[in-house]
Formats: sequence, structure tokens, C-alpha cells
Amino acid sequence: MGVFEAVPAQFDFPAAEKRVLEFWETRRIYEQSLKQREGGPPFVFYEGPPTANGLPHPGHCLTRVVKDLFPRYKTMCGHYCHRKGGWDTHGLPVEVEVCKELGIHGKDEIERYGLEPFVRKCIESVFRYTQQWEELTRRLGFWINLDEAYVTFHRSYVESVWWALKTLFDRGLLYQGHKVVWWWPQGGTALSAGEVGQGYREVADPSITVRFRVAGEANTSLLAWTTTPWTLPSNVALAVHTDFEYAYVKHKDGETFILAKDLIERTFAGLGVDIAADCEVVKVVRGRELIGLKYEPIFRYAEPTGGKAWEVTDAPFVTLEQGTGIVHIAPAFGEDDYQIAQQKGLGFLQLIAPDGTFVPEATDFAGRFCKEADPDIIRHMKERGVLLKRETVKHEYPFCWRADDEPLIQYARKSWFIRTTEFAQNFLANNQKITWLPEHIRDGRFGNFLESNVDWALSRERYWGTPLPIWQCEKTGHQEAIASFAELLAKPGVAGTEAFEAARAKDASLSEHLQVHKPYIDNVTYQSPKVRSARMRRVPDVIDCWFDSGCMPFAQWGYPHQGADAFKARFPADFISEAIDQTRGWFYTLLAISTMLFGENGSADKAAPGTFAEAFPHPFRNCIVLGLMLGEDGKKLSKSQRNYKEPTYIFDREGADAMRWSLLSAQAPWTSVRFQEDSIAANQREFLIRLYNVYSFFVIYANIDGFDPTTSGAAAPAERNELDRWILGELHATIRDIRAALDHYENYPAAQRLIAFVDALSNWYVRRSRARFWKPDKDTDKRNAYATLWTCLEQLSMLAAPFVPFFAETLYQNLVRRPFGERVPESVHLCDYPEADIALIDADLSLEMATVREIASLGRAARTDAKLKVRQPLARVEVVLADPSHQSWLESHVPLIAEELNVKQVEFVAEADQYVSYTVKANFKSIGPKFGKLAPPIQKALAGADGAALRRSLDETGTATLDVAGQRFELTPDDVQITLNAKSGWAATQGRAAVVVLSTEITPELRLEGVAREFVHEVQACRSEENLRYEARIAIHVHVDAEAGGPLLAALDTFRDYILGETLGAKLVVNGAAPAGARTHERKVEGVAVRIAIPEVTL
RNA sequence: GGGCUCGUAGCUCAGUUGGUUAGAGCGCGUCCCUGAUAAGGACGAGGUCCGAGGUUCGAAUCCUCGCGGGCCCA
Repeated sequence: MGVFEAVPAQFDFPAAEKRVLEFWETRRIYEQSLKQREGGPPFVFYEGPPTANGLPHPGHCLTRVVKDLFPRYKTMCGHYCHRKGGWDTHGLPVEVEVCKELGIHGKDEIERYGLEPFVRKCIESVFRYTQQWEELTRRLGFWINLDEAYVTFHRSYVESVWWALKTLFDRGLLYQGHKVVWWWPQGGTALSAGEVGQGYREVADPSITVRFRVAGEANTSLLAWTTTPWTLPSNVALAVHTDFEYAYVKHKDGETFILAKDLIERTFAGLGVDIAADCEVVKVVRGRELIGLKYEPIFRYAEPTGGKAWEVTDAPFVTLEQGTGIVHIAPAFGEDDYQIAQQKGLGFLQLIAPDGTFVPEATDFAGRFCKEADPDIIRHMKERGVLLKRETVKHEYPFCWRADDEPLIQYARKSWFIRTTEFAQNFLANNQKITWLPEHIRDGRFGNFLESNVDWALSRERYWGTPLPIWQCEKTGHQEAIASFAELLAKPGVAGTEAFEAARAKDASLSEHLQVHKPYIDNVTYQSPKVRSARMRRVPDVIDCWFDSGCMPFAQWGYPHQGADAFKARFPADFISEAIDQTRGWFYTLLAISTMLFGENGSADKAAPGTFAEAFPHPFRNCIVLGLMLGEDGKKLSKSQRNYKEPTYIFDREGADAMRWSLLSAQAPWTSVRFQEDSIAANQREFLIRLYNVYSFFVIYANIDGFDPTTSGAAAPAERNELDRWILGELHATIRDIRAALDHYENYPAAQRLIAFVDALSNWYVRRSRARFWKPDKDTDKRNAYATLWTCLEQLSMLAAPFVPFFAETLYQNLVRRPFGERVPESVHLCDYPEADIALIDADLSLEMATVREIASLGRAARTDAKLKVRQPLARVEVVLADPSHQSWLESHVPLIAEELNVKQVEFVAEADQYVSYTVKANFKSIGPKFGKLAPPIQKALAGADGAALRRSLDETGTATLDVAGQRFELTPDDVQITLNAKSGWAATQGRAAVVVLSTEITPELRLEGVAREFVHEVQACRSEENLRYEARIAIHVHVDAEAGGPLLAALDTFRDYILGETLGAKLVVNGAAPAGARTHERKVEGVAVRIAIPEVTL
């Protein structure tokens, strides 16, 4: 029984992960990791709440993995990182889901179904997939407390949101205006962007050009173009582009038309007008000169209210792509139009009722459905001579996704706004202080978005959302905001609360949180402070659910009604991370709400009593903006296309660590990444499996030798051999670099560094140290080797713990916890993150070893070229160094090189003109700044110079002179790069640092040794075939033909001890009696048939 | 149409304040090693660094204009 638990040859990552999960849960490791850091410096993380009414997909894994990495890291660094989960539960998508389920659509159907059962369905719906989300979270190893997750529809959360809204209301930042939405007239509801997107199809609409007579100027008209004739009665303005040229075109009949100069031909085409003959351009002006020009409306059923009317304005969206360069503006029926109207102070006119019909004032068309009235409107205009042209266009137009013959219209609805534009500068100032990864988000996408800020359209005429907490006097219109249910109950003459009580009494399962939701909250009224007999009634709207999630920093604690301490202790967040689609979503709402409510350094205090001072940035300091995850085909993840594997499929095959590692190590997290099983498996091989192999190697031999880390008996690190000192130096440099990267939220460079270290450990340290582990005596050198490798693995388990928490735990449990027991933490996740011991980092040694590795690599390459396998020993290699000054320290590494290359001797050759020639090149990084324009001629001169001489001069005097264009230049060693080129005819390979030349002569002695090694190789293969224990001793029986096997017999004789040592052989019997019952292997050594039997023996 | 972003080997991606000889992994080919074996190593083939101008002694890198993909918005 070894010190360590034996590791299986076939490691089952998923099965091991499940055991680790059980261990974490039964031992409550996560809870312990928190408890242990109580009182430590806080590290504040905010969870952006997902909606659990859909299944999680691979994209969610990326977010969750990144969100998990940094809290784990910071916790191991001693920080206290509370991780409160959250669920986003409100909003139109939820209503849509429920409608689908109920087979209803439209607001009237919802109302017929009943609001009370409807919202209850909404609650059920938002928790439908909670279990799947919880399972994903658990299986992925995302440590977050879901039991105490905040829920946006809960009463305490809603009341926090109310408080925020009341605060804004009391400061005059909430107002009523219009918002243009895609409106479904028959259904009486606005549709979400997603729904609108589903309903587009190609239709033919009229495309008309109409004349607006310029006021006070006879026979002059502005020509405007539209595809929605029904909006013309609600026209308020005409828009031009400030920079375009507009022509006054006089027709021979005496009429003058104003339109974009470039569009004259296209506009008059098909009208039988000969432009050259019949028309004259009498004037050309810039669009800006037309601004303010008054014109006569075509229809005058009503006057626009609240601003200017019937004059020319300018708008950036006017183009020359179509129409006349003059755009008809109807603020009630176009988003752009409405925005321009707001900016330019234009009035508002809406002659269409919400059901899509003309209002009575529009006498000619009253009661007609808007789009159906188009032909009449056109006929009407034609009769009055204001229609210039009528065509038809085919274009994409949205219809209701449920009733596909019912068109949508853009329609302005009364809506509540937050005056965010007043804070635009504060948003920008706050944003400047945030650390964004990648950096370009700050001044790029997010910064630009903030600069083009428009007031936040807050209200929604829907059912399932946070009710807008504004009560209005039914007589006077006086409005008040309410910050909590208790505040409402304290109002004079409050009534209507009994509806909820009664419902609750009838059905105890009714969620208590519904008390603050529609429909119950709508029943609650109170006495108006203005008119004693009047009631205050709630405005019926709910709010944009983005406002909910943006309130999360304080609403998750119920602040300010409760949880003030928790809030203040965890504000602002140190770290958040979501995908890039949240720039206009959560990132914005967090920043906007926090800036408006809390200001900077308490600047908002007066207006928002109860808040406290906080410097920018808040509410988050660092934000990793993740890229979008793509499917196997590089396209967007799509459920219907099934272009991705389910996360659980990956968990069961490669495992959660493989998934995590792939997401964290394969690319910077903000690049969009393809989710491919292949690449997950590849990334797993590169790191996890390689690490596993090292781990497995260690456990096998440590157990054989009974190595115990608790009593290792190893020398102090500084006393160990150079390979040990080297890998320990690499280890601590790695620790230093990984900490630096993670401190800057850079998971990708950190992961790359881990890969590089495991590569060095596996492919150089273990590879070059194997003999030390295998030698029979248990001396200090062997103990040093075990101790060194153990330390590397132990530290790796901690370094890797935040990345691959499962495998790190497996390593730790076996390598550390098992031998040390109670003396060490129970879990790797309860350990302190490793700290670099700078004293152990030896930069020189690191560079030296890199050079040694290069020389070894060159030697192997030379062997390959000369077809001399490494098993064949050679007399010597000669190493010609590019920089001879390296020779002195390289000499100490000669044994390593000799062993790696299987040569008896390593010689450094200074003068090696027979093997190499020299090429001298300029080092531009050095001569560029020094000589500027002269750098290229110097380079040219160097190429033609005598390399050997130049090199000698630099070696001996430290400088070399060069004559270029009659000038003399002094060059230092830094200025040039001298490259060695192996001359042909030698088994030589050149690299940056050296040329390595092999001696290819094989003496009889060397040949015999080669045969001996070949034989050892065959015996090892036999051991492997027989699956012998690694430490099993054997007797070696060989049968070979005495004549053909002459060399082998000689080798067996000469190298008997060597062979026995290498193969753990107790004795070697040549051509003796075959041992009874032993398996015989037919093999070949150097082409000669050999029979080998290796019965196990006990000593 | 606007903003942002990306474009580097067959594929997935690195590429540090501009330094002349652009890298890695996978895949492919050849070979080696194998007492770690779902491994490991060496070597090789494979590139108009999207294109065109410009700045500079010098550009994958900076600037301008195009082309193409993505995201967000219209």
C-alpha cells in the first residue's frame, strides 16, 4: 500500500468529477470557503440574473465559467466573496410564453382569461427550468448561492424598485410623453421586437410623391415622398438634409418644385416631362437654407399641438436613395419622426385611434381603417391636384405574427420616460472610470451608446412586470409616487387591499408577492390630497423589466427598506461579466440607475435622502465583456438548427473541467468562439491529460519507492541539482505571472502560462529526470527529485483550482490531503493561492536551460537527418555557439546534453570555420533608432562584410567598425545578429543559438552499446506486453543463433550489468535451458531473430 | 444606412509601445521514443498577414479608402 492512492491507467474524468461534487456537498466545502474568509477584504461580485423560462445552452456555460473563475481565485487569495444568485422574472417574453401555452394572444384575450390566473401562470413559467439551470450550475462547478437568490418579482425587490422610481419621480425625472411602437391595432397592443421580426413579409404599397405649397409664395411646392398615405393628415413637418443641394425647378407651366437636385430626373421620370426642354433650374440651395420655410398642409383636420407645425426642418436620416430628398414627418407614426420632433420642438398630431381607424375630426375618412383608406386619400389628393405621382413599391412590412393578414403600424403611445439625457455627462464620467475588458468597449460601443443617449421609455402597457408606483388623482391629475406597500397603506382613506386578502384566504397557495402586482395593486386607492372626494388611482402601466435588473445592486437586499448594511458592504461590485449583448441592456441599466440615484461622491444626496457617497465608478469597477458563442458550424447557436452539443453531453464525455478549461484557455473571452467538441477534447489533451500523465508518473514511482512528502528528507531547494532548481524557478515565475494576469482579470494569458509550465514539467523536467526516479538506491538526489516533482504538482493543484476545480481537487486529495491529513486544509479550495518566492526564480538558469533545450533539439534534428537513432550512442557532438560567451555556463550542463543526445562527449568549438559560415545581419531594433535613414545601407554593408572577422572583432574589442558611403560607423554587439550556417557535408543543424555537429563515426564499442540498448528496448517491450508490475524483477532468458547473433552475444556479454540494471533483471541466461512455463517472445534485434523469456523472480 | 468589432497556415487562434527571419495547437506527411501509453518527441510541407494607397529608415501592427464576416442600432 503506497502513500498515494494508485491512479488508474484509464482515467474517467466525468466519474471523478461526480465524486468530487459529492465530496464538496457532503463536506460543505463552498460554505467553508466562505466562512473561512469572513472578515477578509471583500471582493464583490454581482450576478446578472438569467431568466429560467428557457433551457440553458453552451453560451451560458461561458458566462458561468468566467463568473466562477475570479471569485474562486479571489477567495483563495483571502478575499471574502459573497455570491448571491438571482433570477430575472418579469417581462413580455414571459407573457408571450404563457400565451403560447394557453393558446391565446392579444391583450383582450388575456383579460378575458383573467389577470389573476394569468400572472399566476407567469410565476409558474419563470421557474419552469429552474431545475435544469441549477443542475447546470452544479455540474459545471459554478459556486454561487442559489438558495438565497434574489427574484425580481418578490415583494422586497419590487419595493426597492419602487423606491428608486419614487426617488426619480420626486426629483422631477419621470415624465409622460409619447413613444412610437409597433402597434397591432386589432389586438390593441404593442409588439416586441422579436415578435415584429417574425411577421415581416413582402407587400406592395403605394409610393406617392405629393406637393406641399410653400406658404405665401404662389406656385411653389415642396415635393415629398411617402409610402404611407394615411399618415399625411397627421403631417407636422417636412425634413431635408442640411448638406444636400436642393433645386428650385421651374416647369414651363409656371409651377416651381423644390426637391433634391440629384433626384430631379428620377422624380419626373414617367410623367411625360422633358426636363431639358420644359424645366429650368432657377435656384440651387443647401438644405440648411430651407429650414424654417413654412408650407400649407394638404389636410387641415386639426392643428398639431405642443410645438411648431408645417415648416421645413432637417434630419440626419434623410437620404438620396429614394423619394425626393424631402421627407414627410408624422411624429405620431414613426420612431425617427418622433425623435426629430422632440429635438426640433415640433408639434404632435395623431388622427388615428388606437384601433387603427381615423378619428372623427378627420371627417373625410372618419372610422375608416388606416391602411384601407389609402386609395381614398390618394384619390382625394389627386382631385385637389396635390398628387404629383403615384407608383407602387414592393417592400418588407411587418404583420401580426399571430394574425398574418393584420398589418402592424408604427404608432405613438403615451408612455412614461426617465429624463436620462440630463445625466448623459455623468454617465460618461462614470464610464471613464470603469475597467472594461476588452478596453475598446469603454470608448467604443458603450461610450458611443452613452453619447447618443435618449430618454428611457420606462412604461409598458402590459401585465407581468413591476407596477409603476404612481397614483393619480382622478379629478385633478395630481400624481404621487409610492416607495413601498407600507407607505401606501399609511395613506389617508386607503381602500382596496381586501381583494388580495380575500383571494389569499380562499387559496393559501397564492404567492404573497402578488400583493404588489397587477391585478391586486390596481385595486388599492386612497384619498386625493387635492380634492377630498376624489380618489388616487394607480396608473395601469408596468415598467420595462430592464429597470428591474438594473436595480439589482440594492434591490437584491431590499434596500432601503431593509438590508442597508448588506448593500453598503457590497457596493459597488468589483467584478461583473456578461456577454456583449448586454451593453445596451444590463451594463447600461446598472450604470444609469446607479449614476442617477447615487451620483458621484454624494452629489445626489440632497435629492435622494438615504443614499450615500460613492466615488465613480459604480456600481461596477471591472467588467469582462464576453463574446458570443457560436455553434459547430460557426453560426449563431440555434435550437432549431441543433448546431451544438448539449452541455450535459460534453459533461458526460469530456467532463466539466474540459469544458471550463476550453472556455478559459483557448482564446480571449471576448472573441466569439465556436463551440466544438473536437476543440474541447484537444484543449483537454493539451493540458489536463498532460498534467494527468505527470501526476500518474509521480504516483507510480513514488509509491514504488515509498516516497512520503511529510518526511521527504530532501535537501533545501537551493541545494538541489540544476534541473530541480530550474523547474522550481519556472514554477515560481509561473505563479508570479499567473497572479499578475488574474489580478488584471486576464484568464487567457494565465491559462497559457499554466500550459507552458506543464509542458516544461512534462517534456523536460520529468523526461530528463526519469533516471533519477528509476535508480535503485534511495539517495538524497532521488529524494530531491521526488520532492521537487511533488512540490510542482502540489502547487499546480492550487494554481489550477479556480480553472479546473474538479481535477485540482483530485490531485490535491491524493497528493496532499492523503499524506498530510488534518495538517492541511480539507480541500484545495480552502487553500491559499500560491505565492511566488522570488528568491527561487533564477532568470539566468531559465535562459541557460532554454539554450540547452535548443541544443538538444538541434542535436536530435541532426540525428534525424543523419538517420542515426537516439538509441545508437555516438562519440561526441561539437557545439558551435553563436555567442561564445555562453560557453562558460553551458559547460555545467554538459551531462544533460550528453545524456539527452546519447553521446559520450560534448565539446564547444570556438573556431569552427570548417563546419559553419557566418551571416551578419543588422539588428534594426538597435540600429534603427541610432542611425535612422542609414540603417538600410548599413544592413547592406553588413551582408557583404566578412562575418568571421566582424565576429572576432566584436568578441575581442566589443566593437567593430564599418565603412558605409564614406562614413565610418562603430557597431556594438547589440547592433548585429550573427547567424551560423552549417556547411554541408556534416551531420549538423543550425539554430538561433548554435550549430550542433554530430560525430557520425560508429566504433565497434559504440556499435555494441547500441545493440545492447536495442536489446533493452525489446525486453522492455516484453515487460510491457506481460503487464508486469513496474518494479517486478525478472530473469532474462535469451535464445539467439550463435552465428547470426554474434554482435548481440558480444553485447550481452559486455553490457550485462547495464542490461540487468535497465530492465530490473536479476540474471541473464544466454542460450540456456528454457524456463518452465515462461512465455516466450519472438522478437528481432538489429534484424536478427531472438527468443526472449522473462519469468518474474523473487529475490 | 450608422456605430463597434474582426479578417494572420487546410482548421481554431496567438502575435507584446512599429524593428525587417510572423508563431502555436489541431490536421497532414516522414521518422523517433515508449518502465507516463485516451500519451510523448523531432522534422517537413503549408502564409500576397483581406485589398489598395499613405506615414516611416522600417508596417501584420499606425492612418485613409475599399471588400468581406459578426454584433448592436436604424
